[in-house]
Amino acid sequence: MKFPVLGKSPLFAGLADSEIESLIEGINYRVRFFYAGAMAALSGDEILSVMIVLSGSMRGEMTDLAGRTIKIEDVYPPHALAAAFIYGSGAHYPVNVMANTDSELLIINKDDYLKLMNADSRILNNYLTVVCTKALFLSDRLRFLSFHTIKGKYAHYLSTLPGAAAGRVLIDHTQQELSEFFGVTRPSLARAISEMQQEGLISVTRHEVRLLDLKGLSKLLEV
Amino acid sequence: MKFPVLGKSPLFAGLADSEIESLIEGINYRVRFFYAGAMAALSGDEILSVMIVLSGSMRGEMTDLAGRTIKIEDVYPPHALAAAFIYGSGAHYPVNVMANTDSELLIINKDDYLKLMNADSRILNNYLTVVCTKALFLSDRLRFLSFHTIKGKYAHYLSTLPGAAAGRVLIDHTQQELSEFFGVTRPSLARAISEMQQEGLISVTRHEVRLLDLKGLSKLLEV
DNA sequence: GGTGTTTTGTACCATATGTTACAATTTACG
DNA sequence: CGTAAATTGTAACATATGGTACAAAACACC
Repeated sequence: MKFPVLGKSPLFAGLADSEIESLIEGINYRVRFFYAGAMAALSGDEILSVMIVLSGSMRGEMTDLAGRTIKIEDVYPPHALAAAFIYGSGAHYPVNVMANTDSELLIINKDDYLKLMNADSRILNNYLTVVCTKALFLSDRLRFLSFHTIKGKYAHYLSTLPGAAAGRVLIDHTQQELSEFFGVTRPSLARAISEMQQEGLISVTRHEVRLLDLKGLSKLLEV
Repeated sequence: MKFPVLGKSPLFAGLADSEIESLIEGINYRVRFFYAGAMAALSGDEILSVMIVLSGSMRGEMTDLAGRTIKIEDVYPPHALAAAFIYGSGAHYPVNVMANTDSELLIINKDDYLKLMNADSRILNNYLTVVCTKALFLSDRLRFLSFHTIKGKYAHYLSTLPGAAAGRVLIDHTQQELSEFFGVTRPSLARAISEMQQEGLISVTRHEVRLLDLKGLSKLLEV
């Protein structure tokens, strides 16, 4: 097996190493090496290929108006860069892609990857799963941020947990983790929770939250 | 042609009506009629099929803790319901789906739609385009909302317009439209713009904004 | 059980934004 | 040009959240 890491890639899930190898060998591909700091793609470049990180790690970063860079995310093996965007209409890289450390990328032309999907329905299924799951994740996150207030976010969060309908949910995250997930500061979240208790909406014990006033909680979800 | 509206669907772009018809006739499908107010799917239901709105219109709505409903979006012909989520891992409807008016849905089983994609690469391409474009849109929106301050959002918005690098961009949206896009109130946006002028960051004329201090603007994009 | 560490509660003040209202300006259209 | 409508600028105040700091409580580990 030339690229053992691919066996763990969600894009090749369910395929034996030998199958992956023969599929890959049937199409055009190339492996490129990037020294730490080298750019693999520039923001705005057209996306022409699937790029899978084989070793090292890549970083997506934006350049702002003054030319400074802001890191967006890291991509580690065996994941692909911008996988969910590749076939978008006029797909362009939304960020600069740069090697964190010395890294290798497996590069497959978009059209060749399409051939792979046509050749093996598992590859097609895998890719569809990856991109749809990403869309679901983004959509969830977006709906979440659409609640303006911390109380609204917390109420919505509680409502997504199992047991919410029964009025009793278990939380196994710290306030610190939740506040980061909500994009707010930890003391502000603590204050919001505290006020919601005083208002009789919930009662919080160690790891359990009881939803006392479902009607009142649902008011927080408006707008 | 049994379903003329499909010719306009992004899922069948590039195919002649006759081709669409013969493809559809080659698989299992059904058309279901929904009276106004009827539910086509419940939030949490597993997504088993592609559902394309042929006539009428459907509404996605959430149910909150107190059982009240919040409208999320409308879907009109010839668009599909939750198209970008269908093949997600453990895909479930994120919302209740209900008919606004008397409506017809073309329902194609997920697996049959997969067969279509395998049978015709244009169908595959179309679907990939739809779902990737959706992911791109969601990702953009999310990045946008990640700027906490109005000034940050406005600076980022300006930076995405053509001409930003040259320091001069044209705006053809009203403050009202922008404020809705940003998720803030109109007076707050006006105040932010006004302050940014006083701070010497930008100068605004009728439809033109000049970026005077790129370094200062980029500071607003931090965090 | 004791002790150091993590987590949570709370307070104070600064700041950003919302809310409401109205005036000023620009645009659309007769 | 003139008038109504739309858009923008601005103000005063209320509120939500951030930032910082520290104490109380819970937890982990010996």
